[in-house]
Amino acid sequence: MVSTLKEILRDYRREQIVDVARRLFEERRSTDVSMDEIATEAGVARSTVYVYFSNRDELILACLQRMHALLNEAIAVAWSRDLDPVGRLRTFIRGMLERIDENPAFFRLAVTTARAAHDPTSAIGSQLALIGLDVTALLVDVITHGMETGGFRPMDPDRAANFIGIQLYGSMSIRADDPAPLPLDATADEMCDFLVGGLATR
Amino acid sequence: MVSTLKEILRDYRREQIVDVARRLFEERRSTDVSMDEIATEAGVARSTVYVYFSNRDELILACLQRMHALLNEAIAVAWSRDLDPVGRLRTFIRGMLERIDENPAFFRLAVTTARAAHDPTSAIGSQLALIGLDVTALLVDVITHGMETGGFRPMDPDRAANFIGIQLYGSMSIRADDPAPLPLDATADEMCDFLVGGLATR
DNA sequence: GATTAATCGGACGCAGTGTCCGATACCCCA
DNA sequence: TGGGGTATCGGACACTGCGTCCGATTAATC
Repeated sequence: MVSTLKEILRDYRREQIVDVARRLFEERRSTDVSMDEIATEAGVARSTVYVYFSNRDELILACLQRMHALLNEAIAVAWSRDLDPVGRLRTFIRGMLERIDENPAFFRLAVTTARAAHDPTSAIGSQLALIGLDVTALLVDVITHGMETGGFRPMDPDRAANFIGIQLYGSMSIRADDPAPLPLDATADEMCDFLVGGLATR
Repeated sequence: MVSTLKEILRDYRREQIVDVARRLFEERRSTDVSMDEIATEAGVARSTVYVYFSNRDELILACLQRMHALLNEAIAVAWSRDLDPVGRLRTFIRGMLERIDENPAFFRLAVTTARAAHDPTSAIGSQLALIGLDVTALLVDVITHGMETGGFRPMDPDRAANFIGIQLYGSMSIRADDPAPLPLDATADEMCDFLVGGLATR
């Protein structure tokens, strides 16, 4: 299986470059990490990078896919331990925020790139849409569960998930740009509080 | 007052270019509107643009300031006609979304640029912060009023305003990228509903 | 030791930004 | 009517980054 061995080698190389790229994106506050720098930092020639990634977008896509995998992992770990719907929601929110705190600059890059290359045929756009779908699906699960157990009022779970997803998106966008964000737990608690309790007198 | 006349002329020219830039940013889905294009479309030489704006960021800043003015205007018009706190909140949210619908591409540009030039000394960052402050101040007013009249439960108005601001930010970001957004009123109603009512059983 | 594949490194074209400067057209005033 | 000041033009320039290409070099394999 020569071809398989070659593929493994190829994947390994790709991973190597993606790791460096992720690190650089993390260190640097702005998107101006050039392909030159990534190559140099990875210890390869710039032209070699283009052997493994046809262009900058594809490299960013690979970084995104890696983040997606890590995100799923992190959330799966903390999933369904707490059976209280509000607790589940809080755990979920906290998990998302935590991931941002781990690598805010990369998240900024993802959002920026997504915005720049919004083309629906763009692979980056699709990848981000996939992540969004994952998040929404999990939220729908939490909400449906909450409605069944009576903690949440009757509503369209999809719309509610959309609403929460937007709050998460906004919060993450802002947090990723915040040099000194509020503590993780306090933020998650507060958000959960407002989401569940609403503004109105109870 | 020769100098004043000169300044008026200068302002007029600047406005002329800003108008063209705003229009181009509106028409084009991505940020790739070059200084060349803006100049050509405005019927001036590229070098002339640089007479009135020292660089691209300053031009974008001028566009932002114009948007800020329009935003204030639009919101002031619809302000305090409706005395019901929930109605005020809804009016406010609707006003913000409406402005996005009028010029989604420009909002995308603003966010993208803000992200790229996040430098705190950056004039663009400061301008966006100013807009954010305006929004927050108005929200604090709505919330405080709601708490006084008993419609809203007791809470920290600043934190609540922050929460709503994040929801708005997320919603506007996504809406600005959405080629076929949901109707304005339905979106505003739904957001208001979730914000006020919360998820929990009442 | 020869073949093959991966890598290097540098040159190239392209596009965009921002700078600079000489040429030109225009307006106002003498 | 002519001259001086000013705005504008337009194009050349340097610089940066992306993506392509290709010959040279290294290294692994048979």
